[in-house]
Amino acid sequence: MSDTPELNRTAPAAARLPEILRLLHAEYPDAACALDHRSALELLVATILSAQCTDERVNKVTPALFARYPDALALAEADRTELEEMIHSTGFYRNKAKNIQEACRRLVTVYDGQVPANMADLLTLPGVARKTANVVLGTSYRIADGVVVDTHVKRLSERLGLTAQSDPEKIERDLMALAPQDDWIDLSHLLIFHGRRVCDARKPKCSACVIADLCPSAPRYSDVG
DNA sequence: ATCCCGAGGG
DNA sequence: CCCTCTGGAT
Repeated sequence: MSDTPELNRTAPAAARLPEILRLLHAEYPDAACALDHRSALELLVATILSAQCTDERVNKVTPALFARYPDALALAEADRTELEEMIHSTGFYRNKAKNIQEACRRLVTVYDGQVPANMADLLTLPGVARKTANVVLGTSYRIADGVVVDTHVKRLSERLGLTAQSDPEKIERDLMALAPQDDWIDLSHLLIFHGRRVCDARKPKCSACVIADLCPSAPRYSDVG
């Protein structure tokens, strides 16, 4: 598009972001939450399980989990050991089982068994911080209170020069300042899809990346040869 | 900063 | 073997 790719990749983030989003949206028109769920509660549980674990693996355990424990009360009253066994393969299973159960107990006692649709109340649930709350708010309630900053969004934001921060909450503030609120939910899904398929942690496929020209971390053609 | 934790890829 | 995967609490 431009005659001077160097200018693009060194341009301010605010100037590059709209084009980055446009290109990624064309590349991943169906980018969306990849955690299987049928309700806000199922998404909340799936998101807690997704910590340091692929969504694919979470999707392997949740069908049986949700069949066995169909609502917050069932999870609140579940046998802890049985719950741990059902989610064992997702890792961190003691912490995750405890958080899921304690969160569900609070949902039952304080929120009438419903998942609250606002950030402040979600953050009172054990095991729920801004990342998880943003996933539930954005996907289940269509509320863009912030930007989901997971391991992919963090890595890509750093590589793309969208932030100079390393703390996820500071990265989130930078992204919220860079993108219009209507793009906040989509932004995370696009970066996550791109992070999984192209810009992976180990060996990013820069030669196959549609936004390489806009990325300060991508090798230049003169370097590649 | 450290701990929790399993599974898959390189 | 080492690194990574839609983190959060201490």
